[in-house]
Amino acid sequence: MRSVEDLTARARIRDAALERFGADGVAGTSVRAIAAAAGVSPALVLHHFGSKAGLRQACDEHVLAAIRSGSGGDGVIEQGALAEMLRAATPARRYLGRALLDGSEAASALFTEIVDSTQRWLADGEEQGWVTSTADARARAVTYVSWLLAPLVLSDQVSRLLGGDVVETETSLRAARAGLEMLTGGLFTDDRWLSAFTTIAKEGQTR
Amino acid sequence: MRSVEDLTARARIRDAALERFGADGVAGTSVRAIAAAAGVSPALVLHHFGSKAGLRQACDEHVLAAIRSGSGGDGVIEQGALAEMLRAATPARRYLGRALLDGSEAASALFTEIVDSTQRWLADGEEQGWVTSTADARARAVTYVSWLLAPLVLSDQVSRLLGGDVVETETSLRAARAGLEMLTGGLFTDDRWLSAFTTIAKEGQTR
DNA sequence: AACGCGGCTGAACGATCGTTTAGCATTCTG
DNA sequence: CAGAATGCTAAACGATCGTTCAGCCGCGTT
Repeated sequence: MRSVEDLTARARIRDAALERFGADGVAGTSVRAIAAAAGVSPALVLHHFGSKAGLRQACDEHVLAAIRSGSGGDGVIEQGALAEMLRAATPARRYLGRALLDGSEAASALFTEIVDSTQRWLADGEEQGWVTSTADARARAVTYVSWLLAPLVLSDQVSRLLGGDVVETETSLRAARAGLEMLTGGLFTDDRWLSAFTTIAKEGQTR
Repeated sequence: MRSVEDLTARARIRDAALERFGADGVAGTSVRAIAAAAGVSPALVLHHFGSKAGLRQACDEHVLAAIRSGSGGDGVIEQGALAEMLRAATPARRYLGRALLDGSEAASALFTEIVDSTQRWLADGEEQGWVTSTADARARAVTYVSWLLAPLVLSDQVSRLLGGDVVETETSLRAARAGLEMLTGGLFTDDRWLSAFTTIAKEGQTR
């Protein structure tokens, strides 16, 4: 009785909220604007979700469920998530980006989940030899996930410089390919920057 | 008469606005809250900056000027910007992240500027042999800058998983080092993911 | 001493915010 | 067919928003 009729006004309100929240932020979006976008009265929004915070929470859970459904149940969210996120609807992208920046509870849980899954995935690769070794596996996993999510959070900037008007998958594919190239072959041919960084870091440590 | 006395109430208001805007977003921050944080009356805020939008613009210009001053005038903002941003004050980080996500005019100009500078920098490296070659230089520059900015925008999430409570430079250094390792030696030892991606991209093209 | 002027404030304006309440239709239940 | 329940709305509530306005205070000038 709940998931079957998902084309109702309640779902329309949620979708409209997702788009408006993503575009203008939660604080910058009024309940009246969401109601107008969904074609209902402002009172109905509160009737279905209790409050604006309740609506926001419903959006969180909806986006998370959509992303999690991309992975096969328990384990590797990684590979499926990559493709799923790149393919995800634009409103959900911006909403997710804003949620990650705001540090909402649900978004933080998702971030942790992705990092943990990625760290296991990289550890497996390290054992099997198709991933280089590192001294700080946690930092690598966190940084890798940050990089994975970066074009998603900064999608407006990326698509503006890369695709012109199009916010379509083709632009995302260009960025993803460029990223994979850097991860596969490396970007720098020698360790001049890495050693330079090590020097700077040591200086900062003594200071 | 303007830059000398930069410890005045006007500067305090701007700094308070930077912090509040970064923490709660522009729409989520009231002029009264900024005034209270700066220890002045709400009317003074409008007296100095004309309107809330004027205050926001002043924050944009201030952050941009602070970042641009990190580079040596014209050319390579890149190398200086990396160190400068990692060392930048936390309030400015979050403000910049939000501005990039909101796609504000000033932040978009900065992003373009960094990408252009980075692309030239990578092209030089490619000529001199310390950067690998690529078929899509623009996409690589955009992706590289996105990666550079990612821990900055997602600093809350990164520091939460990496440093615990500390949002200090040490955490940023761990992430930066992990990133440099991946860029120097590569992450994957073979091209299994790159070739897999190429296959997927072709499938998507025909579909 | 009188004056002008910029930094600054308290009080108030209209608008808009999230939320509540009362009530209208429609449908299901007995 | 009476009646409870559901989906939904119009109208209004108090609070808070950005902004305006009249005027106070301190200081340099004439």
